[in-house]
Amino acid sequence: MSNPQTAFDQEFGKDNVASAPDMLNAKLWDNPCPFAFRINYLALLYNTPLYNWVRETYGLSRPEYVVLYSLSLADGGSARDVSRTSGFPKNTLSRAIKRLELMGLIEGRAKAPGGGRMQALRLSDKGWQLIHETLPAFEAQENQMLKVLSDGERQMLLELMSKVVLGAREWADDLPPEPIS
Amino acid sequence: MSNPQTAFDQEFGKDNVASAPDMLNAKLWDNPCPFAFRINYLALLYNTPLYNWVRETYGLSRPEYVVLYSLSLADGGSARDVSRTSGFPKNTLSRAIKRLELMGLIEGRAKAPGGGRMQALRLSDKGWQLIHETLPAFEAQENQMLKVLSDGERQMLLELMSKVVLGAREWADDLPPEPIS
DNA sequence: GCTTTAGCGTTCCATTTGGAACTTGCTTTT
DNA sequence: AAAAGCAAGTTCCAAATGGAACGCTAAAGC
Repeated sequence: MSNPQTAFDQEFGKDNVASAPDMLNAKLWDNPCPFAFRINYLALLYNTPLYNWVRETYGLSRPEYVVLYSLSLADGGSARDVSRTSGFPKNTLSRAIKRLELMGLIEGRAKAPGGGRMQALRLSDKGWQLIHETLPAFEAQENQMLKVLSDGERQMLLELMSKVVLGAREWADDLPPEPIS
Repeated sequence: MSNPQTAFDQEFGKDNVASAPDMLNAKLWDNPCPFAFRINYLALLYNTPLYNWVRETYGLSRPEYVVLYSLSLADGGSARDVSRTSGFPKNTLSRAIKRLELMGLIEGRAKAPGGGRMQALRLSDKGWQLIHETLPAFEAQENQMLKVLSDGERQMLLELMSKVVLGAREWADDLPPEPIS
């Protein structure tokens, strides 16, 4: 997390140095897809430091940690569930789960009651401990990110984004966006 | 996310057929980082179909298309600019730019007026044409995504997210490689 | 009961990725 | 003006990634 970053004092006060902010401003204010950009940019700003920290501190890759996090919210979930809610392909998750099992962070697998070949995954005590150790950093990052908003604004923002997510059922599943003319 | 540390028995023998929606619901409504999840989930839903389509149709990878898109908004920008505003590491972009140049989608590089070794990148006519061909799909996807919101809600959402992005200077200390300034 | 179907998880393997080290050229310092 | 410093871009290479094909279990169809 801590990283002695090079001084950026030099960047300002110079003639035409500010070329990066120019592109940033263009993407913010002159973008035909302003919402998509904000989404992606914030995801970047949020994820990068956290997952770097997790990797450095615990030696866990992002898909690996995502599995743990997912199970902490829905214990007994399957690899497919994690895939559907996180976007990682199932073979990547298969590898991640194998390694987590090897590390003793999730328990031996049990057949899920549901159907097919589905496996119910569960965090081990060690897994829970790791989650409890790491979650505060994620919460802190989220709070930091929303700090500029008032309580009312935060609630409004969350409400609107929930609406968009729920509305996604309409268009999410099958969307090869071909009809463009 | 708190308790069910050793709840083995409780969940078994139940019929949790709809296990994927369960995890989705947990991530939506029982998540200590609800905003972060929505951001990531929407980014996923937005990006995946679009970049798959671009790859299949034009044979361009995501970083490659991102370079084109970035230049369409800030022509004459440098690889570093794209890196800072998109999160891709500079070597990945170096490769992407090399290939785009080879494909004739961006023009030969010119020294940027500013400083250092910076190179000003520009779209070629062919590059512009590709952008004009593809942009509508991106806009359509964004509109589709925001369709559930009223005009007022859309504006409010954008305003709030802008606020969060602008506030990011405070906490986005060390991003990919460098500060955003 | 037997066969087919569905879909979850795994393996294979070519491709992509990104951290680290390096090169290069401008800028600052002495 | 030579030396040092800094930052953009490139190269190298080990590791991660994900599409494709497969195996396997359980339910559905006959």
